Order: sequence, then structure tokens, then C-alpha cells
Amino acid sequence: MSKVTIRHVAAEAGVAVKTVSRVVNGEPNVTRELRERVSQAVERLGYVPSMAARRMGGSRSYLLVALNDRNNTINNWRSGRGNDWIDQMLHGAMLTCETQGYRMLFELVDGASEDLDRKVVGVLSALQPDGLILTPPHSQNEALSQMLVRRKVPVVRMGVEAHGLGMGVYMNEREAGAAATRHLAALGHVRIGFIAGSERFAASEARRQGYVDALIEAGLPIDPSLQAPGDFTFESGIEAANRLLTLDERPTALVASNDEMALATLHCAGRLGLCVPADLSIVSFDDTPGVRLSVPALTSIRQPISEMAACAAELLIAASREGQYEPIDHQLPFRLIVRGSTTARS
Amino acid sequence: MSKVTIRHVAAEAGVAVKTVSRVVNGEPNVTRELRERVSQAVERLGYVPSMAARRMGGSRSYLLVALNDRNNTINNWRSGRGNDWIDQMLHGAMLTCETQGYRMLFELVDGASEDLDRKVVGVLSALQPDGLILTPPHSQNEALSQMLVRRKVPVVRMGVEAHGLGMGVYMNEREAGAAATRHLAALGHVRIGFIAGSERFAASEARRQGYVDALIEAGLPIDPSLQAPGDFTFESGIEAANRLLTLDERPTALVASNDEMALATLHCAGRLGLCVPADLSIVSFDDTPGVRLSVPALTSIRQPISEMAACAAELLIAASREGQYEPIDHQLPFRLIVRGSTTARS
DNA sequence: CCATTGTTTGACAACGTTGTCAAGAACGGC
DNA sequence: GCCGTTCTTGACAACGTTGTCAAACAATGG
Repeated sequence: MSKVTIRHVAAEAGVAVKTVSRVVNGEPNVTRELRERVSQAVERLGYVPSMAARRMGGSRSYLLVALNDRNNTINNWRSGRGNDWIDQMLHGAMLTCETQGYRMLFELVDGASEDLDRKVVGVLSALQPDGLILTPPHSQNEALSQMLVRRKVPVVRMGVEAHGLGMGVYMNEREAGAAATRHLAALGHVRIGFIAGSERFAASEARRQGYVDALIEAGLPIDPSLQAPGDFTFESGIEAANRLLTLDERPTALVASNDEMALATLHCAGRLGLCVPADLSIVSFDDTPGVRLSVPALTSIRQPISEMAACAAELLIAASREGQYEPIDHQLPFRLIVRGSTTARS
Repeated sequence: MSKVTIRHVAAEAGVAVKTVSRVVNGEPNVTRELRERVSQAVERLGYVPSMAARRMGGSRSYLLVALNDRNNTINNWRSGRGNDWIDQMLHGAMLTCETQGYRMLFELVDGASEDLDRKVVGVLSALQPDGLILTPPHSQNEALSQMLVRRKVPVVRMGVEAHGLGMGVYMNEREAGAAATRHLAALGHVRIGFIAGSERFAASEARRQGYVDALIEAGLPIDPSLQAPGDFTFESGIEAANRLLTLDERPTALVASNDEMALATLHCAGRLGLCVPADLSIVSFDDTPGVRLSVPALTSIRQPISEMAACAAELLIAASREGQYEPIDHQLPFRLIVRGSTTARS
């Protein structure tokens, strides 16, 4: 009924406390017989080591922290948008953590705040995690990353190339932008529009560059009037789509830098009496759940968020185990998922 | 550069360690002068108490755990659906936790697993949280709740009436089902269909009962053929909508037990050449982000998930502070949000 | 058979905080 | 002015685990 500690197990197995610790942590130099005896005692008593005590005694905390931007979540939520990052990260990273006996804690921190460093240091000293995952836009914050590296906290930066400042786990945004555009060019589209993402995120510009790359590659002209600014919101998508679709020579295809703006485009096309995909093909970015339920379902670039998170957790756990790590970047593959919103130019 | 502990603060302020503890925790019986001196030292050194050490020394852990069902998340995610609960809970509960100096950790546990109790006890002994939040369907598990209450863990059960077994935080599902139906009846609809939710969730039946209540109240006949089963998935929504919309006397309005099935209905109506809302009005449940971006946007019952989570966190923190709690239920109001998918019967 | 090396085990301190208790100071009532 | 409270402060143990170190023992090589 009451708490069972390592001492209870030691008594039950008739060994020293330290021996139990060794068995539980899979340390070497324990005879098969004792290992067995202790394991059975652990099983019988249902012993699970206390995270807090482990942190106190040892050098590891068995805890990873994911730092999310508050504005990127709360505001989105307030305006009726979900944050798919959090949800998918949760699954990707948690499965990995669980199998390795680690836990993952999410923190919301305002990236724009003046005392960001102070806040983060506060989190560090309160939780003393074995590693930190930065999600965009925090992951782009070089000053923050430097501070963390100086403090010797293993850090993974999601969605960016870290170039040695921590570890980076990302997909090739530029190539993805190109792939989306190439798909449309291959379908015979010539006037291909682009709705850009918020400049707060480095991926936005990379995606746009990929779009340009593919146009050049296909021998198509670069028409600046076919590029509209956006900030990832539905409203900005409406505005951008309106602008592009009411051009005299309107594009027959569009690449939207995220799903929400793509849905806005769909909405807008409907109002203008344009049929998707007959009159307008749309490719979106991120492949969040919503785009599979729209009519028609959207062709989309799937960002491997869950896999990226799992990779990040693995890297941090390994770093924590070995007490050191190499600041290497890891690129994960994206996928173009073709659905009903794209078709050959009529 | 290195970690700053309570001892450093004590030295800086020239007081005993315990006095710093008292000031930091806002305990009474410290003279204004000392309180000031210590506060300044804390500020100067940027001291933040270690969560782990607090758990070790004291009786509180400053940690809450939210127990989510793995099947309700992973599988949803695999099939392309997000879990809005997690996202919204995160915000609702985290804000509350942060202002009170608590942290919130999410755990995914398989509710169907045989050794559920064992798993949960494992979480309890590893983390020793000050409170536990159960989300559906865990919150409906009476055996689990009983076990937790026996172990004296303050527990909040989300989405159900706890009837004294822990605390309950929920909305009136039956009344919500009635409100959705009433809205349609008031618009002049007579043949109103209903797509039920999964029987795994108690809310499903409550919503259906509310639907029946409102029909009776409006003096409309109860036609069993207008009720179709569903399990909250898009596919089941397609099937149910197909069945209802191809009836000889087809309904002019539908209540779907969640957003996903409502979107499926929208999809299905389009295929059958029915215009929403002219030919078919739709009310959905949950008001997740997707339904505001669909065409037309769906009229929906908004479930106050975020508020419920905030309430749950508050209750648990209060319980942890006072060392005890009253197992009282808390009902939060839902809202019917009218959008473009409902209109008067033509 | 001894010296050397390696393996297995356990005793003990340390981690950073809070709970407990006691000592001294301040206060109030007679 | 004396005694009983109450308020303020600090010394110290305790929480459950791991790191360190040393002892006992086994294996190896000469």
C-alpha cells in the first residue's frame, strides 16, 4: 500500500541497496544469480525508482524538456487553430522516451519576451533536464542556442540546420518547395502561384526559394506578381488567394506554404466560382489532419514532425547516456502526398 | 555559471537556509526586513528551487500528471486525425500551472491494457505527482478511479460526473445534445437525423438522449430510422450519412456527435448533390479548429476543454496546498456556436 | 605459492529541499 | 516586574537514489 523504495527491494532480495541500483540500471559486474534475485524482488514488490530521487542522487534526471513558443500555440488556439506540432511531437517523442525510461515535459515560453533567457534558465534550474528540444521559432534563436550550448545542455533544434550549434533535426524545406512546384509543372501548369509563409519562420523563405528553383528548372518565367505574402493564418490566405485569383492572367495552380492558407485558397476559389482541381490545382504544406477531410482532399507535402521528434528524443537520450554528444545535423525525408486537389492543366 | 542553490541564497542574504525556504514559499512569520533581504538575494542570483529536491524534502512535488489514452491519440494520429484534447488541455492546464509554480506532465497509457493499474501505479511511484487528471475514456474507469482514491491521490475526472469518486469536471452532454436539436427544431426542421458516437464514451449516449429529449419537447416523432450509429471516425460518418441521406424521406437536418463525422456528412452531402445548408442543415459537436475552415463553416457545440482543464488544474493545486479536498463535481457551460451550416427549412 | 589484476559487493556520503523542533525575542496581562 | 504566550529564526534530520571508494574474493601469470 505505501511507497516501495529501493531499500525495501534490497531487504527483500537480501542484498545491498547499491546492488539493487546496479541491477535496475543495467550496470555490469553483477552475477547472474544476484541479478535474478533482485529482478524477482523488484517484480514482486512492483518497485519503480523515484524520478526525483534519481535526479538528486545521480547525474541524470531522466527528463527531457520540449520548449514550445507560447505565441505559436496559445494565439493559434484562441483564433481557432490547433497546433499540430505539439500533438504530433507528443506522440513521436513520447514513444521513444517511454521505451527508454525517460519522460518528456512540454514548456510554453514566449519567444518574443525580453527575459527569454531568464525564463529558460529558470526552467533549466527547476527541472534540470537531460536535454532540451527547441521547436520553431525558438530553434532559430541563435543567441538562445548559444546560451544553452555554453551551459552544456544537450540541445536539439527542430526544423533548422544547427551547423554545429547544438544538433539539428529538419527536413529539406527548399527541396520540398521545389517538389511541390515540380509536381505542378509536370502536370503542365505554366502559371504557378505561390503564397508565402510568415517571415518569422526561416522555412518560409526556403520554401519560396525551392518554388523559384523548380520554376527555373522547368524553364518557366519568374513572375513576381504570382507571389503573394502570407503569415500562415487563414485570413492572410484569403487575402493572398484573392489577390492571385483575380489577376488578369490568373494562375492555374497554387502552392500554399501551409495547410491553413491552402484551405483558405480552397474557400476563396469556391467563392470565385472556380472548381478545384479542374480550374485550379492546389498543393499545400504540412499535411495536417484537416486537409484530408476537406473537399477535395489536398495534395500536400508531409512534414515528418513525429519522426523528427522521435529522432530528437533519441539523440538527447543517447547524449545523456554517454555524457557527451557530437553536434551533428540530421535531415529527414519529406513526402509529397498526392490527393484530389491537383490535376493536369485543362 | 554553475547551479545556484538555496544555500547560496542563504549565504548571500546572511540568513539560515530555512528562512530562504520560508520566503520562497510565502510562509508566514518572517519579518518584512528579512523577507526583503532574501527576495533581493533570490533576484540577484536568479535562484529557482529544484523541483526534484522539493519533492525529496517536502511533501509536495509541484507536479500534476494528465493521463491520456494511448488509443485515443496514437491511433487517431495514425489515421490522420489530431487529438484536440491534448492540444487544448495543454493550454488550459498549463497556464494555470505556470502561474502557481506547478508543472504538468502528459502520460499516454493504454486504457485497454490488462495491467493498466500496474502501469498507473508505476507512473505514480516514479513521478509522485500532487494530482492526476483523467481524460476520457480513462475518466470513466470506475475501478481505476477507485484505486487512485484509495491511494489518496487527488484526482479529477474529465468529462464525467464523479459522484464523489474523485472530482468531476464536465459539461452537460445531454443538455448539449438537446440544445443542438432544439436549434434545428426552432428553424422549422421536422425530420432531424442523428449520428451517434462511439459507445466507448459515455458522452455519446448522453448526447443521443438529449437529442430525443428535444424532439419530445418539440412534439416531433421519434423515428429510430433517423438515428445512425457511428464511432467518431470520418469513415463511420460517411457510412452513417449515406444511410440517412438516401432514405426515402430524407432528413432536412442532422446532428453529428463530433466534428469529424459532421465533416464526413458535409462530404457525403456534396456527393449526393445536396447543398448545405439549403438542402441540409448540420450541427456538429466539439467545435475543433477544422470546422471553422470548412465550406460552409459548421454550426457546432463548443466543448470548453481548455476551461475544463484549467479548472481541473486549479482544483488539484488547491487540494495539494490544503492537503485534502472535497470530492465535488463541477459543471462548465457549453456554447452553441451558430455558423453557416444551419438555416431554416425551405 | 606469491604478486598482480580484475570482478563482485557493500558502506557511506552527497544531492537540495522541507518538516520538526527548540531556543530566544517580543509581547501582553496581571 | 513577572510569567505565559506568540512570533521569529535557525540547527538538524530526513527524503530515495547514485557516485565513490574500499574490501573481499576470484582469476591470471610467473
